[in-house]
Amino acid sequence: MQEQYNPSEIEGQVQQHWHDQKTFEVTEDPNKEKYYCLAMFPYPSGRLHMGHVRNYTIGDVVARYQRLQGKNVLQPIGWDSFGLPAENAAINNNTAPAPWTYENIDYMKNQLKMLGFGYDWSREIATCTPEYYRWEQWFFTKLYEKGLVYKKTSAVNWCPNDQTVLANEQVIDGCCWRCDTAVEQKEIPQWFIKITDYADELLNDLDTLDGWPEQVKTMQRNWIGRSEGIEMTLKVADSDQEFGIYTTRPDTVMGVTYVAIAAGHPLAEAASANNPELAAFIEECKNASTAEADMATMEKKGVATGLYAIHPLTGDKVPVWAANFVLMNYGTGAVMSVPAHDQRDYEFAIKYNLPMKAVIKPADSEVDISSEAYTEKGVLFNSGEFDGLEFQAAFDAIDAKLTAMGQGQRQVNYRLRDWGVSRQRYWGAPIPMVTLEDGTMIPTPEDQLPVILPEDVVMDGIQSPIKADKEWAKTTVDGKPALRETDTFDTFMESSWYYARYCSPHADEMLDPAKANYWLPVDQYIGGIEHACMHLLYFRFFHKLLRDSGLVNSNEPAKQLLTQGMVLADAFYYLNEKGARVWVSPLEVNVLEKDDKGRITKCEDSQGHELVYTGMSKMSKSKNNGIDPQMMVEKYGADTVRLFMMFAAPPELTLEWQESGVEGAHRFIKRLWKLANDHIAQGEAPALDVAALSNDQKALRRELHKTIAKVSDDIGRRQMFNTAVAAVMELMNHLQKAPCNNEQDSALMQEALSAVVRLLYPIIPHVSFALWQEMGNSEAIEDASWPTVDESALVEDSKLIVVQVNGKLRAKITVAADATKDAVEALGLADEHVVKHTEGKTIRKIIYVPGKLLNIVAN
RNA sequence: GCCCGAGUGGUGGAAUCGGUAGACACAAGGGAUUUAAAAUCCCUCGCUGAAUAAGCGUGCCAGUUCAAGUCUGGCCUCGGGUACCA
Repeated sequence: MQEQYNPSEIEGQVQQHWHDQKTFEVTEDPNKEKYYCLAMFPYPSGRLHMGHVRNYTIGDVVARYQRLQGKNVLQPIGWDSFGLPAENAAINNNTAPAPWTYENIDYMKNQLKMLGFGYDWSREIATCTPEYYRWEQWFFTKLYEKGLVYKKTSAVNWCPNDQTVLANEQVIDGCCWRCDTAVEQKEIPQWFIKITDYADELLNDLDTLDGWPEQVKTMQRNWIGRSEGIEMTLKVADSDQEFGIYTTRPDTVMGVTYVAIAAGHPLAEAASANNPELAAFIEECKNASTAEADMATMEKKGVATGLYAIHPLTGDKVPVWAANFVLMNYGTGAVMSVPAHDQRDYEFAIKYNLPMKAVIKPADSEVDISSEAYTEKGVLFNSGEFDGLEFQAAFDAIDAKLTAMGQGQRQVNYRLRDWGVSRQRYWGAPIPMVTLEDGTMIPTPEDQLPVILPEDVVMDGIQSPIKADKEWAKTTVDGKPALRETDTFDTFMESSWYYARYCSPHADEMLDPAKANYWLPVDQYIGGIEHACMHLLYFRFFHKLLRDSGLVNSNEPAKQLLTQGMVLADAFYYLNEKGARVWVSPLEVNVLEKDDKGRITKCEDSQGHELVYTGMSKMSKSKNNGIDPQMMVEKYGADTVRLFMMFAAPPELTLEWQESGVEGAHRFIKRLWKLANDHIAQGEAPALDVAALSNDQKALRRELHKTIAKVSDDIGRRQMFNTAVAAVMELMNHLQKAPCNNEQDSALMQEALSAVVRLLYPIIPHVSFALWQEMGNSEAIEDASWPTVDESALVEDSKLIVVQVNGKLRAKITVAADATKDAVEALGLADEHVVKHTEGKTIRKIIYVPGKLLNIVAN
């Protein structure tokens, strides 16, 4: 055994062993419990970043832990390889998206291997290959046949200068990021999948996901946004037209003083014919952003249409306004306005001098709407026959009345909207639809699938090559000419079912149901919290679609979910001669001065620019504070990088990258190596004789078994890898101080090191692999089993009791483990510090938490 | 704006079911070893305080409780999402 810890040598050898032995290639084994561990697959952006390393280290820790639990563990990896960045990179580098993507995959694959993740590489997939997306296209045509797909017009961001569609990300302050032209909204026909048909199931099944964070389930519930309300029909005064509105607050309907409709509403369009002000307003609204955040924060504006609606209950005429905060695509495109009881309506009413009518008041006081709307639920007044009713009673009574009049009905609504899957971009899976000569649209016939995306293309920087090349769309169906759809799928399509494809990655069908049902559902899914609503909802939706097509037999794709936090690093800049900030990589910073607390007060870069330290922020290109994982692996080894990642923060919190912390992790591994080396050098350890242990040896063995219990719980149940590492560090501090004077000392050390190596294996697998071998085990550590707790070693004969007086800590006493309450009380009351604080006072109460705490209440 | 989180020493964090606030590290300071340095080892380390006394202390303000970092209400700051970044 080498005396010095040499990570590069060990890691190379161990990785070669895994590769040669195909250690992580797995097949279905009905005799073993399966465990499917999946981390969200990466977009092949070029190089691995620390966020990837964190994501995949967590996955690898879980997978290796479960393997030592004796399970048949599947841990696959692949590439989410369609997407916008490839198009931008291709344009910038004068290449095509495909070669750029494949080069990145090659590079990043090596980086993943260097970090020692235990993937079954035989299952690797890339979503941009026809072998993958052909099944997505096939499935889409099946969904179409089932009536779950439809086409409708929907708005996109349109740059009139470039004549192209822009992603939200490509719109900066309302302008095109390339040419700075003001962006317009353009309505174009697009394909949608009816996710709203599954809204109720997606909502209700959240209750079955016990292994998902409450936070994510809450976000999904709010995103789906089920509401119960009433859809009313309003008649337009002096006309035979009518229109619908939906409200969740029918109790406030007597307080309606105006109605707001979308600028794009047919009534507004019609009314604008002889109303230039309204026509101008409608024109203005056409180009406003439809992003929810913009909608909610923009200035609320409106124009009276000149129309009036008849209030269905009072018969009053209320004005109809066109407003920019009502969207034609959502709901009915019209809302009732109750300024007294809705803050947005309140502000709008004040701005345009519209009347208010309060109709709800608190149960026990008057209502005050002089400064803001009263939006709580309360008791009705000013509401005629409904006066005195509370929310639910009013809801029911008003519903009954409107229903009887034929002007309303109860309705459940969802905030969730159908999934628009059309993208007007090139680097995606072509949507498998064709338009026949007579204009009808049909799915691409199965024998023409896949519709292959040509990879050898020239990007002009503006238009998709398959749109620019007019020949590409031309095809034939049943011998007659037809045109292919040139839009491609939203990339969320590929990431919605890759987890299922991994189960039978080479199947000549979408998936092999027998294999899929062996592995699915995923036991542990790991990814960023930013995916809480969109990806994770599409992922759940797709699983239900697969189930309803008979391809899988479970209801949900993943049992457990872990959402990991971001990785931050120090950021530094200096101002150049133009006053612009030049961000300097933290690796190039020399710290010149620290204050007495160790905080950076003066630093410079390698060229001598004095730098401003801005603290920690998300690793990003714009702040030049990304730390290259490969560089860190070359400097310290993969095990050190992995150990620091797991130790520095719990997985769900943000993690601050600090190189001094990395050095600390490296020191710890060196200490472990030395301790093992010293022990092995002493030769084979004798057998442990538990009965022959001294009290000190028993105490040390108790620490060992407590640590095994804690680490097992921390990794297996709590997923708090940081405290698992801390517990092993604590044990190591004891072990380093342990004597080695006799046979039992040596036997105990053997037991301890054998456990420590396995406890750390999930996190630092290379060094654990090597030490396990050095300690004389003939089997590889991957085939070893997780250490077990010897309950008898945990027994203690005395306990530490914390004694408080009035809730404040005053003493700590040691009592026999079987001491009675009375005995503990007597000892506690007799303690000199306790006496000092109870003297002259009357003892009112004594609370005893057995084996833990005594609180004496006295005054 | 709305939805969801987070906020604890100089720093990252721990405290798992309401029961010792600061485990484990990092940084800093002191010491040992060394010709010297690196490496390694030992000690100190929330604030005030001479103190091992005492008081204060988990973003802010209230509240519940014998007991609150933890529960409740109201704020503040930062982060994620907001449907075409993935």
